[in-house]
Amino acid sequence: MYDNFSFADAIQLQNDLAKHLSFIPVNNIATIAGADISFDKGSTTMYAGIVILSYPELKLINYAIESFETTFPHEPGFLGFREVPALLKVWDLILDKPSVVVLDGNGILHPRRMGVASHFGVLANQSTIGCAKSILYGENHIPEKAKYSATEIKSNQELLGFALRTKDNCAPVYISAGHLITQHQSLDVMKKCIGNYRIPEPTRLAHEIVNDFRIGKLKAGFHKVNQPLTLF
DNA sequence: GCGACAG
DNA sequence: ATCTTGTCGC
Repeated sequence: MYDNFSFADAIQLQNDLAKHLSFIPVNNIATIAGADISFDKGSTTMYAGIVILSYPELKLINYAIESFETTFPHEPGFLGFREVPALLKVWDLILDKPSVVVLDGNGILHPRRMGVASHFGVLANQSTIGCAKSILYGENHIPEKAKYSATEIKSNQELLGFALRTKDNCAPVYISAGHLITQHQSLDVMKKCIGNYRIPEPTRLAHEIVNDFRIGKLKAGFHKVNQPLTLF
């Protein structure tokens, strides 16, 4: 899909897509999804997955997994070009779309406001939140050591996201709105997605499932979970 | 020019 | 991202 894009092309597309961003509240959140990618080191095969949890109970309801070939290189600031095509393929397998999707990476906490969560959100016309494990952009502020403490991350005067402590004395995660949600609602929702691990449940479970898919423990397709489990 | 740099 | 053993700290 983006295989023949130059970085100049990519920058132009990001700027164009950013014009479509909208930050409005999500009304009734009944389900929340987590999306992630797994792959072997030098391979072009991406193993993509999306898990859907009930909200706010956070019980796994179902998930979809698919593989996809991508040659776009890994480059900070262009994650969407590697991951979004694969995720869109998985997205098609899901008929009952979730209220919001959490992506492993940034939303508008990005130099051109077009992190992977915003990129996916605009193309899928879907509410999304970015949840990154490390900082890419913006003035970093360190939150208090206690779980749930958060600090704003700004660039000039603009609020781009938050550093959120999801566990006492653990490195924070970085939350930002992707699309069709507000910054503060993104933070609020992610606080409610914290289980007993540093990584919030949606993304944590997605990571677990795409990894099992990559090693052949799970098969491609849409899967319903019969006994909804709370895995934390 | 130099260093940083989501997954 | 993935590969991997021990080790430090709450």
